Amino acid sequence: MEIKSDQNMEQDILGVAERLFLEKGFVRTSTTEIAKEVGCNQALVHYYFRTKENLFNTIFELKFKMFFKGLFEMKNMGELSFQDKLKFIIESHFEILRKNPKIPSLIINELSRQPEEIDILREKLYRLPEQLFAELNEELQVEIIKGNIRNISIMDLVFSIFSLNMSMFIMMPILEKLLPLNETQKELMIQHRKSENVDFVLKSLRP
Amino acid sequence: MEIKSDQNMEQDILGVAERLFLEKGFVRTSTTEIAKEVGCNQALVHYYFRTKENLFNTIFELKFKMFFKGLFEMKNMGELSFQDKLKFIIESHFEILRKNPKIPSLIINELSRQPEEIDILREKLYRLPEQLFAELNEELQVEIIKGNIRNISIMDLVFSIFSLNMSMFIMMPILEKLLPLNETQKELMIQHRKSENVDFVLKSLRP
DNA sequence: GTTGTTGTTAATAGAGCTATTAAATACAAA
DNA sequence: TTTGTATTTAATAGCTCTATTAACAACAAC
Repeated sequence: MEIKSDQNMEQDILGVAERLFLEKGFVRTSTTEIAKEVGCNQALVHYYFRTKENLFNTIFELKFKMFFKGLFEMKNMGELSFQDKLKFIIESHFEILRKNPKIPSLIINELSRQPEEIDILREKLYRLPEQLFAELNEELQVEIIKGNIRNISIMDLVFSIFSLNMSMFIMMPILEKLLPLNETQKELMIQHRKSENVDFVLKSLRP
Repeated sequence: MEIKSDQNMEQDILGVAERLFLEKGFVRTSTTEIAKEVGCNQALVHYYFRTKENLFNTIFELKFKMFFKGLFEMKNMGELSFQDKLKFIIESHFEILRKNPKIPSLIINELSRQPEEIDILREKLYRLPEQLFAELNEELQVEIIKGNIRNISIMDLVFSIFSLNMSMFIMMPILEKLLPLNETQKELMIQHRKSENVDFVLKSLRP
């Protein structure tokens, strides 16, 4: 039961819905349950969002954009060496996942239920990464020619980074149940894997 | 609509249920739908398995055991160098995932709904990997001391391999929709990532 | 105070799902 | 052929969920 924040019921519904959708997915979350946790009538959920699908999509698109925006938004790293830039990118990516650990599962699970959403995704994913990757790729090619980095395609590099980082958070819920971890242990483990991933990638790129 | 294989209705139900559960998960698959696809009365599903939960668990445990058995079952690799063994392990793991591409998602998604199943998982995962990892770890330590491999813990190594391989298949459904791939392209991509993963890991392990 | 708008609720229609039951059918054994 | 058991079906109880509707409350504007 949420503490009614008294300000804006619509926002409260969005907040509770987000939490529940992330926790249990679309099908296993009912508007009845959302209303109960918000502390309002179930019809109110439909008053503001008409359908459950609408409510979900509102949240999904919001989270989705936020997630990918963070993912591909590069702060200025002009001064850094290529290795340090990579380190920075891997760590940033890792941190975005840490802040949104449930988003990847949400996307993986719910996208199959949402064929229309694919178009939004496609649009987002075509433009953003292309420009980032183009920039990164140029530098990568330079480093390869200079002999500082072994030959690897930008796509393989990015895919591997993404894989290593994402898996950590996809598997975390299982790990937590499997070998009960307290918060400190969990934190340590995450911290460790973060640096391990940086290490793993950079070591692999040596010529 | 399945072609009634006429032999064993129970097996038919299991087969269809497996396909649907893997495709859409527990909640979004109904016994009504299973029956319709099998071509039998819905009550028959309950006659054989009493509850949908029962049916699901039967399949889940079967798939689960099969999956992890394959994962940790090492053929004799006595002759091979450590590098070749690793290559073999990574490729075997990759192939098991290729044959069961939906199992990881199933486990990730449905385990949260099934707290009791955790115990089975824990039991399975405590014993099997320990002995495999022990063996592998010994060899790893030898190689590290010999200076053939950089210092890395067996857990980090295994986790990284698992991450790289699993991500491929978790992300495949999205990739397929995102950039429509025909079968050949998909096959090429998978094949490429398989060798890339081997490469990525082995390169990273250099001292 | 009346009116109009917005927010909120109770009630409920309508649909789908799981599980059960009682009856029908198939079929092997006696 | 009869009998008993296993398989299969139709029907339905009971539940939960989504979405709608009509009524009610709050409150600002006039």
